[in-house]
Amino acid sequence: MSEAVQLSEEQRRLIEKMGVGGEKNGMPPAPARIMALLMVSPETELTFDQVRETLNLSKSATSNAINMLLTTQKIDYITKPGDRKRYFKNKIGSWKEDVRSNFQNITRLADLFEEVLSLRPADTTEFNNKLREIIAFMRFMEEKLPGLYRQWEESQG
Amino acid sequence: MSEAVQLSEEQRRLIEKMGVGGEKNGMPPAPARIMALLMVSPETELTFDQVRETLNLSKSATSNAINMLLTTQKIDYITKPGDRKRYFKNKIGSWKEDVRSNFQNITRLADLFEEVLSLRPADTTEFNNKLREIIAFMRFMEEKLPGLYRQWEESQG
DNA sequence: TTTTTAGTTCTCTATTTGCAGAACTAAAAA
DNA sequence: TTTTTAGTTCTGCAAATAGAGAACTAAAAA
Repeated sequence: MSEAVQLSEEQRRLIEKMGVGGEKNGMPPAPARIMALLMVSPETELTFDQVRETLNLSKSATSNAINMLLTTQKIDYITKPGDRKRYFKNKIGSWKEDVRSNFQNITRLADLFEEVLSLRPADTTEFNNKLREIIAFMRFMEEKLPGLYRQWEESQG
Repeated sequence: MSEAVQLSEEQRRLIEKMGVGGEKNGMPPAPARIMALLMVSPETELTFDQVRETLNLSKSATSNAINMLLTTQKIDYITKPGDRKRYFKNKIGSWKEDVRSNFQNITRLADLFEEVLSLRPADTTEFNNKLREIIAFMRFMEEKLPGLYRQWEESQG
């Protein structure tokens, strides 16, 4: 019998939409849809077969996708006493981490740009100055963000 | 005769490194390397053939990559009187835009999450509350960033 | 002990991507 | 007018991606 989760048309559309969003962030289709399913599904903890049948994936696709989401810490699972199945769930908390680590990318980019600057001839003044300005802007953002985070944590008291 | 730009080993390595960085942000290899070349090259304005020969690309790859960078506003070109060639240059200013539009992604994600929340049953309280908290965090960042930008512009006089 | 469960791993295929090379084009130069 | 320049577009291939389906496995249940 079918293990598939019952979903409305609207819920299915939203899963697709989030799936596409995930793909745009470099996630392969199947993992992206599983992530989305684990957000949208009324039941928040789903078994392998529930995931598989709801999304019409093959066992291999399901297995590979779930394992990739587990190793990249995007999902997690729980077990229930006397039940061999794993119940997979979205690590929603990881989204806040994602936002922060997304901000962290600025640092990496600024570092790269400084490397570029160090290898540039001094005589392309205009270009170099624009480059310096952008680096300064990135460093500024980098410096101010921790303060914002703190402000948020405090407002949550 | 060769039009290739002379580059040190170090400069070539940096171009590859930036190229890989670009690929990780969803840019195809050739455009990513052209972007990088136009940052690292001592000459900041390069012709079609200089790009082509420096990066060992085919004409078609060069043409397609350049046009995609032009339409996505990542590069720009100038011309010189009595010279039919176009001289392509990195729109370095666009990097600041990139940083900002990167922040803008939060908004899109928050919107999506609100859509999710609206379709969720009320009884998964813990999940819904975590979701609400993340949305609130994103909205908070969204709200505070413009102030930071203003602060930066002001500090630049 | 055999069977079922909850997956994993292997093989194969369809699709997509990224590029090369060649043919082509429109404007300028000779 | 013919040739050159500065590309563009078309054809085709090679590699990478993504997933189906079947064979396999280890632990638990019967």
